Amino acid sequence: MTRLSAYLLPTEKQAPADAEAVSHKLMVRAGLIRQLGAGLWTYLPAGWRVHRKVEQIIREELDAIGAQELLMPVLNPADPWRRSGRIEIDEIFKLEDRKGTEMVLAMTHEEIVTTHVAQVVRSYRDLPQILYQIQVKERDEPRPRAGVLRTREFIMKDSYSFDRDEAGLEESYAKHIAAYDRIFERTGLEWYRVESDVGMMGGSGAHEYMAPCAAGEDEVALAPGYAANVEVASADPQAVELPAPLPEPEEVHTPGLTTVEDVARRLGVPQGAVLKAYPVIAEGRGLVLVMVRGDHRVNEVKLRNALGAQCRPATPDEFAQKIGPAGFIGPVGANAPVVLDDAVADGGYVTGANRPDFHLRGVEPGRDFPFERADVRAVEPGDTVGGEPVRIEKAIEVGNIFKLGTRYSSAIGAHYLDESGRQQLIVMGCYGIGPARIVAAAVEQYADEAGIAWPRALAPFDVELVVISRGESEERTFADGLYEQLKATGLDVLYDDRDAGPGEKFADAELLGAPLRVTVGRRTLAGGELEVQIRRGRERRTLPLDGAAEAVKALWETLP
RNA sequence: CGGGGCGUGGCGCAGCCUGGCAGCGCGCCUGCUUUGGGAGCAGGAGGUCCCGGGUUCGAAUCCCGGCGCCCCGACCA
Repeated sequence: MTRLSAYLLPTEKQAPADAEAVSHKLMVRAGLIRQLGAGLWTYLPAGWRVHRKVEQIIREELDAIGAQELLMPVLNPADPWRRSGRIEIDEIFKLEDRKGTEMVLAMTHEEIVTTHVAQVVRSYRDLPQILYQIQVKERDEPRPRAGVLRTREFIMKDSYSFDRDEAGLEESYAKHIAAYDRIFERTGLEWYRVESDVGMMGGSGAHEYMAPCAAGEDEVALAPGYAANVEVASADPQAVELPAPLPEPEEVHTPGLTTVEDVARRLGVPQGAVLKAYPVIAEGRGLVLVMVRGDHRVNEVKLRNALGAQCRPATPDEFAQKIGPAGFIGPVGANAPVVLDDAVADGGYVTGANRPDFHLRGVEPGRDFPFERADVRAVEPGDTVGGEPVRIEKAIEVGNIFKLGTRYSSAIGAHYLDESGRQQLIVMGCYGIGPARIVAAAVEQYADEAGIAWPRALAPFDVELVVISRGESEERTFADGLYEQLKATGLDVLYDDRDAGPGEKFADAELLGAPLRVTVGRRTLAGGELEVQIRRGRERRTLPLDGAAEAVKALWETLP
C-alpha cells in the first residue's frame, strides 16, 4: 500500500542551508533521510527502501560465492580489542557498563569474528570459511561530512575469509573480486576497482572499489586498462627538456628565491629541470632527503611505502645542521641519505647549494651526490601508462578488499591443525562495502537540475503513478485501477493520489527520481493514451491504454 | 587538532552594528474558487530567538562561559 497521501515522504523545496554535497541536499530534499546529529542520520521510509535494495544485491552475490551471513554485536567487550592493539585507536567509541567493565562500540569486526572462529575451527577440514554480516558500525570520526558519505554511525557489509594458507586466501580474495564486480555492476553505478594502499596494517594486497563523484574524498588515476588510487598510482612522467650537466656544479646567486617557480624563472630553465628537496624524518632511520623533479610533488603514502617506515616532514631546525638552510637545500654535500625519485632522468639539474641565497646548476645525480632510487612522486594528469594518458578523478570509496594474512589470527590466537597434525595460523582476508555510500554515489552520479534519477536497481520505487485530479472523477477511478494492475506486474509503485496540483506532483516525482513516471489525467482518457516520462533524460513517451500496465513493465525493463 | 562560519516557527532567511511590539517568503490549518508544471482570495495556528550567567528600567541584540551544527585543512587501521 504505497499511496503518497498516506506515506511519510517529507519533501522540501529548499535544501538545508548547511548542505554542500549534491547527494546531501537531494537526499534530504527528496525525503529520504533526516539528520539527528553530526554524522548521525535517520533513514525515512523511502530512503530505507533504497538502502535495502543495495543490501539485497550484496546478499545475493555474497551468498552466490558461498559466504554465510551472521550477525555480531555492536557492543563489544574491550578485551579482544586490547589483544589486537586496536583499543588505542582514537576513533573507537569506548564506554563502561554499570560494573565499570570497559566496553567498545565496534567500528568493524575482525577481532570478534576471529574470536569465534578461533573457538570453533579445529581442523583443516573446517576451512575455508567466508562469513559476513550487514551491521551497524560506530566510529568517532574527527569530521563527519557530506550527508551520509562520512558518518559516525553507518551500516557496513563486512565479510571475513578464513583459509589454511596463502593460496587459499588468494582463492577467497578472487571470489570476492568476482562477487564485488557483480555487485557494483548490478547497482548501476559507474565504478572502478583500483589498486590501493595496504596501510600500516601490513597485509599483502588490497583493492578499493571507487565510484567517481564530485563529493568524493579520494582521487583515482585512470587510464585505459589502468586504475589506481593516487596514493599508490604509478605512471611514466611527462618529458622535460633538460640542460646537459656541467663539468662540475656551478654556484649561482639566487637571493631570496626559495621556490622552484622563482628559481626556474630566474635561471631560464623549466621547473622540471630543478630538483625539489623534501627532507623527512623516517621512523628508525632519521633524516632522509627526498628529491623529486621541481614540477612534481612528493606522495607521502608512496614515500612511506618506499621507505618502509612512517615519516613526517623535517623541520628547518632538524635539517639545518646536516643539510642546509631552508629554501636553499640540496643533495650535494648533504649529510643525509638521498632518495631520488624515479622520474628524475639523466641531465644537468638545478639544486639548492646548501648556503643562503645560492643554488647550483649543472648538477648530475650520481656524480655529484649518491642516491637510492624510489618511486615517490604523485602521479600528474597527462602522465602515461602503457603510452595512454592518465586522468585523475575524484571518487568515493564504496568498497574495499584486503588480504589481512595472520594479523588477527595471531593476535587472537586462531589456529587449526593441518593434515600432519601441526598447528597453523589461519590466514584471513576482510572485505567491506558501504551501502549508504553506494546510495549517495548513485545520487551524485545521476542527479540533474530536477533531482535524483536513480538507476533502476536502486530506486525506492520502480514507477511513480501521478493522477491529475482532485476528488472523485473518472481519471481517479482509472488511476486507482491502473495502480492495482501495475502492482500486479510485480512493480513497486508509488501512487501520488494526494489532493495536490499537477506542478507539485511532477516536481516531487522528479525530485524522488523513480525511473518512470506515469501520468493519468483528463487528457489520458480523452486521447486514449497514457503518458510516461523516463526520468533519466526526462524523455516523454505514450503508451496505449489497452494493456498499459504490461507495457509500462516492459518499458521499465529496458531502462538502465 | 588548526582555520573559518552559523544557531531566530517545519524549511530558507531578515532583525543584532546603534538595546525598546519578534518579522518576511515558502510550508501548515479552515473556507470558497482553481485543476496537465510548485494556483488565487479571505481568515487562522505555530516561537524556551541554542543554553547558563552578567550588564541594564528593559537583552534576539551588549559582555562572559558553555553546547550544537556546517565548511576548509590535518586525520580517516
